[in-house]
Amino acid sequence: MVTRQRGRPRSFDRLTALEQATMAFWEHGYETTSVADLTRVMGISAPSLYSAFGDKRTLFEEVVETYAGSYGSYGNRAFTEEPTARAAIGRLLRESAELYTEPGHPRGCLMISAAVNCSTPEVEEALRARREANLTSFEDRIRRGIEAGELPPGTDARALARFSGAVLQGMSQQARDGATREDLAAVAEWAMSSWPAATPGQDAAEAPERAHAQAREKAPETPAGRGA
Amino acid sequence: MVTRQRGRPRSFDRLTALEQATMAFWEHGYETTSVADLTRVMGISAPSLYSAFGDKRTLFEEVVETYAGSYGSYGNRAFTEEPTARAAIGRLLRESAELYTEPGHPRGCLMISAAVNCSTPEVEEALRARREANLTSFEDRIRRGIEAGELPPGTDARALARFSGAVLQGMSQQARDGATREDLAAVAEWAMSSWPAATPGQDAAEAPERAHAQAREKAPETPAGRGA
DNA sequence: GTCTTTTCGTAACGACCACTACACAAACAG
DNA sequence: CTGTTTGTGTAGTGGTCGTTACGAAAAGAC
Repeated sequence: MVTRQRGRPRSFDRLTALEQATMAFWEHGYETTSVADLTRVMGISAPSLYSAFGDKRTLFEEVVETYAGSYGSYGNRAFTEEPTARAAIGRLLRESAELYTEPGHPRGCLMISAAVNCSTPEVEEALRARREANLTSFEDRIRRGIEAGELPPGTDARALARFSGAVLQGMSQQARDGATREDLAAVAEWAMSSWPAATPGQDAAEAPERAHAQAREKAPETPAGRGA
Repeated sequence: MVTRQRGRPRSFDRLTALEQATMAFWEHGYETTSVADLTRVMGISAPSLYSAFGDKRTLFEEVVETYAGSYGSYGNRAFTEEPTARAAIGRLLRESAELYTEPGHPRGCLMISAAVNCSTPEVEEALRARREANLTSFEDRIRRGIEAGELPPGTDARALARFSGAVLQGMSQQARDGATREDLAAVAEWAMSSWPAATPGQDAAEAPERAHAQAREKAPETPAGRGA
């Protein structure tokens, strides 16, 4: 049943406009993207923007939410689909190297770079909280890996999670600084090479040897389609 | 011979004001720190600021320059004083963990975080160029280390430099996100643990084993006779 | 058709931005 | 003292910020 609206219909596609706002925020950050910039790239006037999305901050929050569910969803996918902590974080880093340099959208990660310098503390804190949550999920995954015997019992889950998060954030800024996809892939491999050796029998496909020279081909891990 | 100036003497100390401006830019970034913020923390009026430092952008450039020569000088010190590439970058990362969390000034690194979101491309590019130069000096140091036999011949200097730079930048943002000194020290150790094993005879004290659990004490590296 | 509802574009709002004109104050030169 | 030079505080400049009042336009309801 198609229930049409009562008044004048909207002259633009809301999701398309949201995607265009995402690109602008992704490229220039929250503070640096003005409402005038937004109305230009979205192709609509300021009153239309405010009536469809609330104010600038609310629009940004919606952008972050949809970003997390589309561009940022590969992380959760890696965590649910990969059998081990090492495979999950390894895949996350390798796929980040691709996403961060993928043509068709700005470089790096919106949640990492869009509110670094921000005079609205709530916005800065919101992204910080998301990063913190990601770090906690890293740590939980690693801890479960230790309990499952994938990783040595003495492994410091908090430190390894923090290390992985730092590498991820470093990769994002490196991408924005001009690093190539191969550069980032090599960074990911180097980071993974410092993980404790896998317990024999677990995690067999993942490198027991180190890969110091070049970025390897994508490891033949579980077949996982990687979308948007 | 004290040559006094001709006109009315300045009522504030220029270096002190510069340091206060440094703190403001360090904490909030270039764009987010307004001239009104600056005049407030520097304790002077806008015309005094403009007459003493030029415009906001020129002041920021002077801030970055003096920052690089004071807070940022430990990097060059590590590179000139340490005998090996591994020791130099290891010391850089370990000292960064301290500086980034040191009380008395903002967290993280000004050159990494102060112009991430910036609507003045020249400012953003200026810091990017400094980061790029640091990366190049990493790479040169590592390449010389390979030539000197400290590191395996097949080592990818560019990739290892990029990895080190990414970890450094990740540590800076982690510091701003609330990581403790111990957290960052562990990140540094983890990063160093992925370096290729030292060639026997060179760099003997540096971990041939890995240090997965906790941040180690600063390693007592060999004073091996190898001039920087 | 008229009424109601919703969106549209124009054109503004006050607040803040980086920056400066101007007159006064404080030093030295003579 | 007078004249010159330089810094200071007040009070502004034009411009952009995020946001909105307002009336015309476009749809369904009747």
